[in-house]
Amino acid sequence: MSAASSSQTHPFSDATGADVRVRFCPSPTGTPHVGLVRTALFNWAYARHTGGKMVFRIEDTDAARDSEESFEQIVEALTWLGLNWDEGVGVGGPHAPYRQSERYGIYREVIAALLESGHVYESFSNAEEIDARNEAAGRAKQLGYDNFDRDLSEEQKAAFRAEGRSPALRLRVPDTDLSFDDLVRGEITFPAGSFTDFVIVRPNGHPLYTLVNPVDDALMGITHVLRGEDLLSSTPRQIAQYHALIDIGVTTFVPRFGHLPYVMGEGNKKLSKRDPESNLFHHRDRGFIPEGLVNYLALLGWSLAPDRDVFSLEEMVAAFDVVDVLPNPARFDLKKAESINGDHIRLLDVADFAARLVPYLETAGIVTAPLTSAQEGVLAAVAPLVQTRMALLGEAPELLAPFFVDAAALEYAPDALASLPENAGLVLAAAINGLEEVPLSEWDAATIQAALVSALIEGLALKPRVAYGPLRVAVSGRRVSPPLFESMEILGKEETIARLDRLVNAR
RNA sequence: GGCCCCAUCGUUUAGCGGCCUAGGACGCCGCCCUUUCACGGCGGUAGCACGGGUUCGAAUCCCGUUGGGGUCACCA
Repeated sequence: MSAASSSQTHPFSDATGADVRVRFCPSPTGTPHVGLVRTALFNWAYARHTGGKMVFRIEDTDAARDSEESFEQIVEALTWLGLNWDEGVGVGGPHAPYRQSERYGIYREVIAALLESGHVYESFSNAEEIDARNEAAGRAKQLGYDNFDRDLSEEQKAAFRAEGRSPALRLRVPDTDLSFDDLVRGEITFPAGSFTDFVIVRPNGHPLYTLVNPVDDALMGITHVLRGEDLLSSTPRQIAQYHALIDIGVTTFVPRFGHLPYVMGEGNKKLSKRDPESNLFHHRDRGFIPEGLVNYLALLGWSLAPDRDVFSLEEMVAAFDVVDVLPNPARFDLKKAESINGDHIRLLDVADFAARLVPYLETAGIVTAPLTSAQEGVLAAVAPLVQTRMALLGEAPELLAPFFVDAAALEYAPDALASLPENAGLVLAAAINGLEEVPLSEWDAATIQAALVSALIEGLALKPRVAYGPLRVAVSGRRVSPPLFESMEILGKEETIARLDRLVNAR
């Protein structure tokens, strides 16, 4: 077969700069996984860095597993993180349609040409027969298909058909070593015989991933395939497929490949879809902001500079190159992710920060759907006090709840109550007396502090930590809260004293 | 089992032959700031898997060992 022997001569893409074309082509099964999103991010960053194009394609050729809901979630995830695309689903482009379920007509033509040119042949072997042959020959079952049907005669095929069997279609792979220069790993060679002829079309005519993925990459002019390491071992077969496609004129080059490292979970296993930490939306629900999460995801196999972990998407784009991606697996470290998220939260403009808190407060039932103007006011006042106290926006309800209820409805945390000393009643009473004397017109943090210092620290000769502890519990119901005097200022004189009163009476 | 990939502090990452008695970050532990908790600041803890080479010189290059991971579907 001339097709097989000519396989070493086809060129790999040498596209650079604006000629770069990358793609993100998820299969819409399940909820978006952080590893999947990291792959999208690296593709996106490479396209933006080079000035090339990002293509977004949907590989929905498995009707049994694909869902529209999953597709919508993927789009939502990319949109939330700010990863846009130049061609593809939703935006269209010269290679539309971009959903493979709408491209079966195209595949049919390619399949016909592949069959016609002899790159593909009919295979009647089923799994049981392949196993049986391997066993009979003393070969390990894992060796898989033995290229048995390569040279079936017309009579043999007719005999199979007479039995009522339909053939799958297999690609004839070259009997030579196959090498490629991986963008993140360097030269990789698969010895001849380590990959066998593989099925590209089912007996019922349905094309499989092994065909449609390279066909669409070829048709869409993809120059750089950046994907997960789990696809590394299928690369030689994919390259073989490319050689066939070049031979029948579908394209003229083989793309460059770059295999991104795994994202690991706890232990030494791949972060599984079952693991909640793998779910992108789980992190959003907990209060990751896109800036923080995308920053952390970028660190999974890549780094901006020796001494900087916190950066923006723009900075990443300016610096990103796939060849700098590390080949070794990265672990998804929640602690570090949260720390980086906290850094980004602190970087937010206060008003922006306050606005982002709202959905979390609403979900927790702390504020009403459209904020009342009173709630707006309280939120604006409290936001600056809590911005340095959070790594996750999901911490907001706990921290802010005390500001959105009145004295009677305030709930005390058990550990806060337990922390109250014997003389708490005395301290609270003295505080009330001191605060009563602060005129309403001078009710601000500084004046409140002065009054309390006078009443407690000087008046009762108490240490600050024992003096203010009970007040904190009375005002917030917690042992930990935003700064005490500022909290009192925001609550107002009447409410503050009502809270102190309530705790005195509660004892 | 065949084939492929990977190997620097607990984790992640800098390092691409001499600048390394190995740097940053997260975590952890102290101290400072401070009304609590944070934030911030300062300091500390801890690592080149092992064995051979190559070289004047190796974390950096080569080989092997060990360990880990992946893949061997008519899924993607």
